[in-house]
Amino acid sequence: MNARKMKSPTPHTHGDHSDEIDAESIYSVLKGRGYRITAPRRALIEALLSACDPKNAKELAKHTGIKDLSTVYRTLSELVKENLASELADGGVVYYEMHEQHHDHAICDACGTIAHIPCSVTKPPKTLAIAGFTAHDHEIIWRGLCVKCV
Amino acid sequence: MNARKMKSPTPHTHGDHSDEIDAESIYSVLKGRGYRITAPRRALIEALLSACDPKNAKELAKHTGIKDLSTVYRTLSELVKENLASELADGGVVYYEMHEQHHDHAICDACGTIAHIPCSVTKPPKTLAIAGFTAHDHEIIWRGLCVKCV
DNA sequence: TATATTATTGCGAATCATTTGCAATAGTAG
DNA sequence: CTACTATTGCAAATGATTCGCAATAATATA
Repeated sequence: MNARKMKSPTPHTHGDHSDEIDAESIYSVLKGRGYRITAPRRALIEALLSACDPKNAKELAKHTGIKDLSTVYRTLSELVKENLASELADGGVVYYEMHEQHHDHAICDACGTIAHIPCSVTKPPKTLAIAGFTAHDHEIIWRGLCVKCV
Repeated sequence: MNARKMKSPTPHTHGDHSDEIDAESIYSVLKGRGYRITAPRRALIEALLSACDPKNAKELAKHTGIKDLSTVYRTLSELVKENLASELADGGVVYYEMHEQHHDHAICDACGTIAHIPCSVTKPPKTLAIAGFTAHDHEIIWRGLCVKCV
């Protein structure tokens, strides 16, 4: 079985990641979807869970000690595809983070600091449904100045 | 004068781009901030304004006929730095679009379609201020399934 | 617990994305 | 029209990401 070619069998709802999530429960989710729990996956998931900020592939490789970047990229793609992690762009670079407790981001234009903000949206607007979309997740990025750079 | 090294003299507010914006008014904003209005800049800005979806650097190069990718990247960075355009990540790739009428995005997990949704947020949550942030802009990305892929 | 099955890793190399330095060009103010 | 200098375009360097494939290791099952 090649987990990369599987479609997730279970529908994801916003509620999926509204609570605290630890590494073990992520492993069992992945296992239930046909993935094997390997050392690199453990390392990456734990690194992402313990990170206080979104990280890019290179930072994660260094932090986990995984020497092979292609493994990092492959694993990150899997996590995103399985709706366990999300990606965000800043300065032309892509960053990744796990979907722990759901939260928004605030990025400072001046110093680049990325802060986590409690989620401020409870449900999708009616305009989403009008456009024919069914949402299972969302992300909000606030851009402005942090307290040090005002 | 090197416009790339200038800091924008005017503060940006959410209201900056809540109305329709045409190419000419963008040119005058840039001019007022020390940039020269050149052929590649016109082409890129017009391409972005007329695009119905966010585009990446390669697509923009092809569509504008600009043969030099470094010019495309430089110009996109300027637009983002001047808060005239914004970037968003999908599938590990960075996409750009102008800040016209403010709107949100819905990205289909299955087919990748990016739809524009009327903006559903009017003001920053109090939690942003508590974190010490002053926001001038925001973006929301809804992830789910479009009408064709449900 | 041993074995078969096959998903995943790790590597090297290929490909694609992005940045940099610099001489030539072309906006803009005066 | 002229002088000043920001910007372009190019070539080359760098960095990011993907691919193919043999070796390895995680699971299910006996």
